[in-house]
Amino acid sequence: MGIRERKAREKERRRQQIIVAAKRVFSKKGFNKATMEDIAAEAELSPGTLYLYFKNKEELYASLSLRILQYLRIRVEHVHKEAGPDPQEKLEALIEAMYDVYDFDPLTIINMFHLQSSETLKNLSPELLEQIKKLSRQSIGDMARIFEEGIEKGRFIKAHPMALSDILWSLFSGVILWEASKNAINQDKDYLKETLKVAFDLFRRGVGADKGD
Amino acid sequence: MGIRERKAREKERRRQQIIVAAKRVFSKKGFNKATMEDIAAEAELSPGTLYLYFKNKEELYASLSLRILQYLRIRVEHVHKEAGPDPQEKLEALIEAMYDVYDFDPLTIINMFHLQSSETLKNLSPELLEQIKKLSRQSIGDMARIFEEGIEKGRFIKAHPMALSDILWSLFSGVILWEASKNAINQDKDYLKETLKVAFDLFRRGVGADKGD
Amino acid sequence: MGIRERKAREKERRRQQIIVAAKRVFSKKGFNKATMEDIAAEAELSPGTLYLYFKNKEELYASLSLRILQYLRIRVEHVHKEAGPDPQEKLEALIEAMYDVYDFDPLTIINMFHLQSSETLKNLSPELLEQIKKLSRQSIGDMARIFEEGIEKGRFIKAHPMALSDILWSLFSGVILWEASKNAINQDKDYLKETLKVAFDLFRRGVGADKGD
Amino acid sequence: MGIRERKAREKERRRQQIIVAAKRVFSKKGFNKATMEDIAAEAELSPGTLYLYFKNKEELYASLSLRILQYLRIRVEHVHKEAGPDPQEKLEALIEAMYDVYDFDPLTIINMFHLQSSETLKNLSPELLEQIKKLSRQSIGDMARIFEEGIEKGRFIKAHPMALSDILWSLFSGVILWEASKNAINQDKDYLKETLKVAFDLFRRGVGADKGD
DNA sequence: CATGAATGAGGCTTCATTCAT
DNA sequence: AATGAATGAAGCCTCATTCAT
Repeated sequence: MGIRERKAREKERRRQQIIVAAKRVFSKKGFNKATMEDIAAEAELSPGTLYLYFKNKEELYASLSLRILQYLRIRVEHVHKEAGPDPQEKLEALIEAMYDVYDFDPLTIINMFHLQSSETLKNLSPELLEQIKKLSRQSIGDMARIFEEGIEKGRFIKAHPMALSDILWSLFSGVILWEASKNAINQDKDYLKETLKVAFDLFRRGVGADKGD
Repeated sequence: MGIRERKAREKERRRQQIIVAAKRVFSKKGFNKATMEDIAAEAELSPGTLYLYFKNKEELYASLSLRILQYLRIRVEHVHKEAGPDPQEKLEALIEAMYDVYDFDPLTIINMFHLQSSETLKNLSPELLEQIKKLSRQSIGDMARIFEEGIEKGRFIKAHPMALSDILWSLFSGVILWEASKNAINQDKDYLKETLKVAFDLFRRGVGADKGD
Repeated sequence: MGIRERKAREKERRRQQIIVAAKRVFSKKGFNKATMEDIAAEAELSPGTLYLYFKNKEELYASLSLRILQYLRIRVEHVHKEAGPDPQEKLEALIEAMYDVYDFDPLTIINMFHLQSSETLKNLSPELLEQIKKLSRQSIGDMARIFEEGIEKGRFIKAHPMALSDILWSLFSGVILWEASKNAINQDKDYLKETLKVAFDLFRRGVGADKGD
Repeated sequence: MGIRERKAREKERRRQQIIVAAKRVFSKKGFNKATMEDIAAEAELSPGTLYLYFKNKEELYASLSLRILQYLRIRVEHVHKEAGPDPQEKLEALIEAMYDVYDFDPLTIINMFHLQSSETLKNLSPELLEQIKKLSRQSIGDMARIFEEGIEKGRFIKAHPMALSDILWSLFSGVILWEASKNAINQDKDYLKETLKVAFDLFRRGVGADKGD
């Protein structure tokens, strides 16, 4: 009775094998210049095999983001539901979660933001697109509720909670993309972590209601 | 004796004609799905003609950003040099400039951020890349100097000025891309302007040194 | 355990199939007017398939010559090493070899001479060019050594052996091209074989040391 | 009454200017890689102008050969008609003419042989093709008549006179093409003149009737 | 399931040629 | 006569995808 499970596990392993390869290749060459053959070679599989696991190139590309969105979703939900009652603390936990999301898979997260800002999004299968939208909505939604609480408690400035979560997310993705872009051109030192820290500091200060108010 | 000038003007007009068409097509279809033939048709020219004005598809794409970067550069320089001595006022002027940059050409600015976060950047001709880098560097550099002054005068938090300008830029581009991405999927109301406003408010608050300090 | 061999054999068969088709098309239309699609159609394959076997059009063109150069190389080497000690006999064998080389593949040999006298040569991949150069050098070198022996034995005129082999080869290719060119314009009788015979007779007489000397 | 002549002379000058440019460009790049724009640039004219003087690219290419064929034709005719009665002397004069033809315009002569051995020949306008054929026929014909005389006088071997002139011509073109091809690949010393000398020596010996006969 | 050879649509680009000025 | 910008046909080649083994 373990045989079916083993099959399933092996199938999942193969999927991961492809995902890992795709991640590397897409990160190095970008969506267009990366070929399915490149990815197959990196995964030590034949091109045909990729199509047993992914409907086409775009879905494979999008699939990379899925795991990270799931991870994000779990972390954010956890912060929302389980962290203490203090909004500031929750914001800290949220920021902590974002660092972890980045460290979880730096290559993929850049891929994901590229996807976000790309025509590819428009060409996904409805199912996959729905999954992505759902996960995004949930994460952003939970983030918004955290801000909502903070606003109600007078700890955060009075702004639309959804706007705040969009802004936190935009800041996060904006900094990552901009630093990645700078690194792509110059091979300077990578200032990402430093810049992110300042960015989050700034966000914290910016979102916090003035003490005297 | 005006004949040479007229020729030059016509040549420039033709270039603009192509740029306008390219802008539309790239915005609608994205870099990959847009074909040179699409663009030629939109410009009511033959495909071959495009190559009299642009070396290839990627350079045409990148050229779109150039005008906007120049506009940005001028505006930022102006703020840096000519605005009054008050750092906060300069920041206001800077934010004002960014709104104007966006309004100057919304389609193109999204293109530009896509380009920024794209493999295409690596395939440009050295000259064009150099132009883009130079304009970016100048704008970001001037922004950094504005922050520097503010920090010296104790009006802004003590952070690396370059980091602050990177963050302002990242916030700007991050919000625009994220909202564009949301609009691409849902055809909801466009919250860009509102969100940008909150984002800049937040930035202002975040970057300002506390009154009590 | 025969499966890999069969694959290899089939792959080689496919290559030959393409070569045969290319030979026909190039001979009929010449390098420029022949299109890869023509060749694919002649080979009853799709255009893309050609590129699985040949890097590009020029390499396919050049590949045609390779087999014939190999054949030439083997024949000349054989004459050089194995034919009797008599220089005159060796020259006969050499001339015999040249006739055979021509008969081995008349279409291709004309292709080969066109290639030789063409800009195409400069655009080949270094590896292929090296192969061609090597085979040519070996054949011409062996021919030169045959002449060298004859000169040492006082049977051939005192001339630079390399010059003699260049001349024999030039005479051979010159006559073939010239006759082919005449045939291309007029559709007269084909005098190639007769002319070649006279040419070789003349060469034999010309290269032979005078009896009385 | 000189104005029309001056016009005509200027027109002819312009033609020559183009021919000179075309010669250089074709020699450097070969027929296919050379573009009309290259040639126009080399001639310091605009592309459109070329078409005022030559119907198309192929005719321009072929025109290069025309002048040299005319020169050849004149020289050969002169040898045929005016040189002394001695066949050997006439052969000398013929060989001398060939050297001169080569020196007259080395670049063009290689062009001409490329043309001879090329698909281009098949695509010329009937008129131009007819001119080329006529000039070739006349030259080769006159050469054949020289050999004929020599044979009748018992000074040359008994062979078909036309074959002999074809062979002399083939030898000449074969050596030139082969040496050019060698030079194109290696940048060795150019052995053309030395090899040609040996080739003609050999021809002389080969064609001469044995003294003892 | 895996393979990988084959497909073939379609894109980018070139360039000979034309024509309004 | 000269220009040179514009044309547009057509070629080479790539590569996502399929399918017989």
